[in-house]
Amino acid sequence: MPRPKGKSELLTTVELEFMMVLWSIGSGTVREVLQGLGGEEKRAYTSVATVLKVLHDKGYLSAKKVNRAILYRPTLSKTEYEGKTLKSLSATLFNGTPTALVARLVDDEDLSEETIKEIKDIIDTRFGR
Amino acid sequence: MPRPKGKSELLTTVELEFMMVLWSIGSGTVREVLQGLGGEEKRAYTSVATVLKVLHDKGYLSAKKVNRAILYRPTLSKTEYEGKTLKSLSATLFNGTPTALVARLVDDEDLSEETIKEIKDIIDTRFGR
DNA sequence: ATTCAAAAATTAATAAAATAGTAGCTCAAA
DNA sequence: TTTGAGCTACTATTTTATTAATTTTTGAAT
Repeated sequence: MPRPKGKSELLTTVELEFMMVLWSIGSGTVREVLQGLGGEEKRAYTSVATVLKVLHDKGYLSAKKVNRAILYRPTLSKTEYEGKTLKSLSATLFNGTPTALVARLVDDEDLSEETIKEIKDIIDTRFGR
Repeated sequence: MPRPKGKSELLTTVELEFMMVLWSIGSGTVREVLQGLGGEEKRAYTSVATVLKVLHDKGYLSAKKVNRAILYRPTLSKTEYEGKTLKSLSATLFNGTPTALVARLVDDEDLSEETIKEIKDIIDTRFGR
């Protein structure tokens, strides 16, 4: 398929999975990321190496040689990526209006009283009342 | 076109694009959806037919024969899909906590005063104050 | 009944995402 | 200085997504 170039360039499922590990450990080599993936999926070492290389090519990771290995480090924080994702989602599904997104969120999840209060507090704290 | 395997997660980019049309027009045949896509992409008739068939196989569309054509209709409302998407996003990126999602949203988008008020109102309306 | 156009069904081609095998480099230890 | 463990680079394969051509079916008009 023609790759969606010029678009927001979000991560694929597997890329995101790997980035989660790196966001968690700060930086890591292929082996360390492989370790961090938690025995479930049992990928081959080279599979991990390939994806990390792709992420580096895409600019999501910086690469620094440490001894023989390459140490990868995110160039984008998880927080920044979260924002990027939300903006993209807002644009595609919610007509670019965060309001609609919030409305949907509080409707669908069955939120506890605590959660509701937390959300209220966030809004109030950010923008005063 | 390889049919998707059992686990029907979220919609792909193109599938979503097509569903948007159907959510907009309520229901439609292949030709009507093709029309609704707005001259931009200029897909072939059969491309549209294939994707709609896939969406039907995935259960996102019901199909009813009308004259010679098949009339497709969403089995899931856009609203419901929005909720599904948010839940998925919340799970993968925000550790399942809507709070974190809202926090990120109000931080990243630069919201107008109006928008902020709207969001506040939504929270207050839904859960009293 | 025959023809024909419009539609569905089938099949195929192309592309991207995901996984991993193979080759070859490099450095430390024997 | 040879060896081999550990690594990257390169290549290959498989699966999924996207697009579309080809074939078959259908039903209405002639």
